[in-house]
Formats: sequence, structure tokens, C-alpha cells
Amino acid sequence: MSPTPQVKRLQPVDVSAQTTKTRILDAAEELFMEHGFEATSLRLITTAAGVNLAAANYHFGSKEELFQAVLTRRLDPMNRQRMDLLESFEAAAGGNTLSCDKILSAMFIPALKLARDKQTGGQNFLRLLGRAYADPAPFIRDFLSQQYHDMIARFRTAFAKALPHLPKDELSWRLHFVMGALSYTLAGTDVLKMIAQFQPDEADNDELLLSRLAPFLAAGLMAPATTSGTVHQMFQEAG
Amino acid sequence: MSPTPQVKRLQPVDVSAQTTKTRILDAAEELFMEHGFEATSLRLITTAAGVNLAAANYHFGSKEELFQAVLTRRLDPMNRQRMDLLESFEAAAGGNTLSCDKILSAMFIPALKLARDKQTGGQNFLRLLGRAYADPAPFIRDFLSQQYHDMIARFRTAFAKALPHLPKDELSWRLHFVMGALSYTLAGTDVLKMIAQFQPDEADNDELLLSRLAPFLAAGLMAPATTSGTVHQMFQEAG
DNA sequence: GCTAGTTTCAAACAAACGTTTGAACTCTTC
DNA sequence: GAAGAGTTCAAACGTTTGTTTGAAACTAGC
Repeated sequence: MSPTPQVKRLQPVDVSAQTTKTRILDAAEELFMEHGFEATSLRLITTAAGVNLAAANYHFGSKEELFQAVLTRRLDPMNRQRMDLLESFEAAAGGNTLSCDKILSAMFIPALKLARDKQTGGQNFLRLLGRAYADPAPFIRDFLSQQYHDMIARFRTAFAKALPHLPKDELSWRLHFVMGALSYTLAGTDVLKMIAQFQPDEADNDELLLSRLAPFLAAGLMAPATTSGTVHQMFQEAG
Repeated sequence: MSPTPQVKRLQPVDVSAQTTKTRILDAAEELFMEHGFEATSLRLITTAAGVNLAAANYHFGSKEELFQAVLTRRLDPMNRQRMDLLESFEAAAGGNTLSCDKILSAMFIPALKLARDKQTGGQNFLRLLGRAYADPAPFIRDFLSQQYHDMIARFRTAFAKALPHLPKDELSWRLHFVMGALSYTLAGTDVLKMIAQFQPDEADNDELLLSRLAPFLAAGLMAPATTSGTVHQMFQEAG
């Protein structure tokens, strides 16, 4: 049924096929980023890629699988880098527990690397990732939560050591806020205008962005635990 | 061209027409929330509302206008409440400057009120709003940034007084982070699972959520200003 | 240079989309 | 109860969607 060409081959993979595949991936990355999953048609993608319409289905099976392929191509290596970096930080620290900032930097630096590497088109990808994180489509949410699962678990235990005073559920919440702020910020289009206002140098947009975001999130993570009923109390006063 | 029935009438508006209109709005609110703008068809909406397909175009003109109508119905009053509340806080404080927490509570409390009011279906709306904030469609982004403009400007000056040490551009960034974290958190579907894990009482989901988020964001806002090159430095170490 | 496997291509598929139409219906107003 | 504005309805409009098809083109291996 599906035209997946899975054949054992001892020779290097056919080159022309690869370029068609990557051309589709590149075009899809940019267009999905710009318009979202639903609003981007395969005709738009294949036309932009300069390939035949049927090539998308031939190489990827379906539109959903193409979208997932676009994500995995960069997300997988990035999350692996994040975990490796965290591990190397822990090794370097010996028995000492890592600071919040250090752990956060292990999350941010691989993203930054991607954003800087113009050759891999990482700028587009980070924004696409932020958008995908907010997309309601179940197949996207399931795919992402599966992709992020190991990394989140790994960082949760690291943060738990750095913030021993914090109840576990409180930490879960704050990690969620961190991921949210990161995703949302990277996804914002308006951010570009905002950046242009202060820093005309486009090259370091994402670096500037993350250098602002990191201290903000670190302070939030290190805040004292929520006293129950804080907001409830405020609500009563002002209701 | 447009079938807008704008006629001066001295009698109370036709009741059956209103119920059709609100039935569409209610169904659209829920379905847009669940599937997003593009993935929700007018046929799905009108079927769920139990009205004829053409009724949507008759009462709202187009799908885009329907979406905007869904948003304005609740967003407009909420943002007005936010500004009124901030003003009353400032009046109560006399000449004294408000604390960060107090200003934040002026942003959160109207959202909380909406979330609690089950009669108006506010739960759905807050999630829809979070989703809309991350939607790439230009007409949605333009509409929202216009809707939020006054409120953001008002709160920016309030925060500027509360945080005099913070450079203006740094404050702009942090306000952006606050709005992002708020939107993203409210939009999350996974949040529901997370909440269910700790707090089975569904009634106060959003209250619990905001009572966790508020201290996190307050701490972030009050963090010392970014020292230039922080992340850059980290990046060099770990690169 | 023939063969077999892989990739490209133009064309067509059925289904779903937002929107429009004109007739039927409901209601108030005189 | 006739008139007329406002609303509902079934049906159809022309597009666009993701996907499939079968033949043509291409690329090795022998």
C-alpha cells in the first residue's frame, strides 16, 4: 500500500533521491513555519521545492509523516545534545550539585547552536518548533511529547537536585512554564519587530533573545514555593 | 454585498435570531479551541450548533469574522476589566507605587474570573485565547495585537514604575515573556493531565494554575537586569 | 546494452472546503 | 390579514485538498 522503498542496499544511497528529499524537507520547514500545518498544502511545498507533487507522498507517505520528518531531522539531535551537555556538566562538577543557571544553559545552548548555524537553516526550525508546540492537532502533540519525554525527565531530576526545597509538583509546573515560555518566545513573529527595534543585527537575534530569557526563567525557577491560597486571597480582595 | 442586517429598531432584538447567533458562537468557541482555526470547518460548527450551514455566513459574514466575533465577545470585557482593576489599585495606593505582584494580579484576576464563571464557558475561552496567540495566521495575529495594544501599554507603564531599575527594552522583553507564559500555559492540553494528577477537583483548575504561575512570573520580572554577554559567555565555555 | 529497481511525472481521483443562491418560512407592524 | 423585513433552509457553486495511478525516465549491475 505505502510506497516505502525499503530495500537492502550495499551501495551508498542514491544521491538524486536525497536531494529531492531534502529539497522537500527544506521547503516544508519554511512553509510550515510560516503558515502552520493545516494551512500549508502539499502543492505549495512541492512547488517551492521545485519537485513534482507526487514526490512528497512517494518519499514520506503522507503529509503528517512529512511534518514529523521535518521535526525529527533537527529535534532529535538537539535533544540528544542537550542531554549530553547536561551529563558533561555534571561530570565536570564532580559530586557538587549544579546551579539552576548551569542546568538551564544545558537546555539553551544546543538551541542556540542550531539558531546560529545558518547552513542548517536552524532559525526557521526553532520558530517552527515553537509553533508546533502550541498546535492543537493530536498527532503533533503526541509526537512532540514522545520526543521530549526523555529529555524532560532527565532535566527534571537535575533541577530537583538544584532546588531541593521545591515540592515535586511545584517543580513540574515550573518546568512546564519554562518550556512554554521558551516555545512561545521562539514562535513569536512579533518578536522580530521587537528585536529590530533594539538590535538591527539580525545574526544574533536568537542569542539576544535567549540571553534575556535565561535570567528571567532562572529567577522564576528559584522563587520560593507557592504559599497556598495566594491568588485566592488576592481574588477575594479584588473580587 | 454583505448581508449585515443593520436596521434601527426600537424593540428588543429578535430573540430567536440571538439564540442562533449565540449557539454558533458557543459551538465555534469550543471547536476552534479543540482543533484550531484551519482544521475547524463551518459544517462542523453549524452541525454542532444545530443550525443550518448558511446561518454562519448570514450572521457573521465569513469564517474569519466569526472567529474574531468569538474572540471579542469575551476578550474585550476581560481586557477592560484588567485596566479598570489596575486603575482602582493605583487609586487605592494613593501616591505609593504598586508592587509587581499587585500589578500582576490585576492581569490575572479578570482571567481567573472568566475561568470560574461556568455559565459563560470561560474555561474553553481561555484555552482558545492561548491557542490563538500562537496561531500563525496573519489576520489572527493582527487582530489580537490590536486588541491587546491598549492593555499592554497601560501595564507597561505600571510595571515601569514598579521596576525603576529595569531598562526599558529589558522590561519590554519580560512583558513579552509574561504574556507568552500565560498564553502558552492556558493553551496547553497536557496541562489537564498534569492537573488531574495532583488536583482531581476540576472546578479550580485554572485557579491552581494561575496561583502557581503568578509567583514564577513575579520572580522573573523582579530579577536583576541582564548583564550583557551572559549567555554568550556560557556558550563559549560549553561550545 | 539489456534488465531490474528506483524515481519522476502529468493526470486524475473522490472528498471537503467556504460561500452563494433563491425559495420557504416566521414574525412584527400597520 | 396583507405587507415586508428578517431569518432559515436545501441545494448547488467553483476551488482546493491529500492521495493514487500507470506510464515514462533514470540509474545502476552484469
